[in-house]
Amino acid sequence: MVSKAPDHKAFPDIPEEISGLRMTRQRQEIYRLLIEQRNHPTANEVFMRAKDRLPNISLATVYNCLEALVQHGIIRQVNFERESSRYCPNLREHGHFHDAATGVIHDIDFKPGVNLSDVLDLPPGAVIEDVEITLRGKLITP
Amino acid sequence: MVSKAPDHKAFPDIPEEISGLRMTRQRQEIYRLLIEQRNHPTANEVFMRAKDRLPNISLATVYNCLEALVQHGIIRQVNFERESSRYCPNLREHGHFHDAATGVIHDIDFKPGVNLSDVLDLPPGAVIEDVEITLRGKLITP
DNA sequence: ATCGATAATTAGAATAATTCTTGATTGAGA
DNA sequence: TCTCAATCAAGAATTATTCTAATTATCGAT
Repeated sequence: MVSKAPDHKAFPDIPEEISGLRMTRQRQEIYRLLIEQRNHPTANEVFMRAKDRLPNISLATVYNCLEALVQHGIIRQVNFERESSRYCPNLREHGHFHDAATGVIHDIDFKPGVNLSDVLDLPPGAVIEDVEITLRGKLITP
Repeated sequence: MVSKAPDHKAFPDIPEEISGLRMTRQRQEIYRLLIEQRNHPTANEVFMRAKDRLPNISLATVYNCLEALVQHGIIRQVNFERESSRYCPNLREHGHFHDAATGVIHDIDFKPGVNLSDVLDLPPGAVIEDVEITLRGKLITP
């Protein structure tokens, strides 16, 4: 046999290995679940959802998997104030808007062509490695 | 007596009462200490500094005071990832740059005339009540 | 396929920041 | 001065997260 590609895969859209991370069953499920329902769940919410398909998964594993996915740049960790961390598979550079009335979190894109240094008075020599923009407010429906 | 102003005050720059908050000895000290040394201390760091002048102060009181000051808009609470909250008496709208190499936190002002909605693709009807911008990176000295 | 090494998972204990509880103290106004 | 509500202090409780140790799964080489 020359080809090593499997005939079928449990999750065709998720590569076996992403960015050097071994995609175990647990990591796959967690990643898939984040992709399918993009509502920025906490680790505990991920844990509860994951149990549908992996009844024996532990919360520690959920934390481990989420951390591994974050470390490898596959998902992002999002923090609001001191609340539990939330997780987000959207890798575009974006911010978050937290609707205080509903609790819903919206991804906020940057307008095209915007450069941080046009907007912020950065100290000379600053090399930005990570940007976090979070807004809190409400959505008025007219 | 017509005037109720005292002859002298322990801390002339700090009013007896700010924004409806009674400025007790503990709150005064904590506020003063934040003003004097603007390096974004954690509650515990505030606690340790506060003990110089108030040897009997408790950590719970530090948390209470910080919360009271935050609630009344006298200081701001700043969060980096999941680290301990830090506190900042700078009330200008500003962001923070966290120098990963030194741990130092710099206040970052917005360039004049910048409007959030020029930069971010906000959902229609969004009313922003609070903005948090935190950058992580390093400062290159040429 | 099997073996051995390595990495991942699990369950539960441990940690750390923060909040809560309770009782004592203080201070402003009557 | 007296009263009442606000504040403070000490320690217990809570909660999200991390750590530990033992078990299990996976990969590459035989």
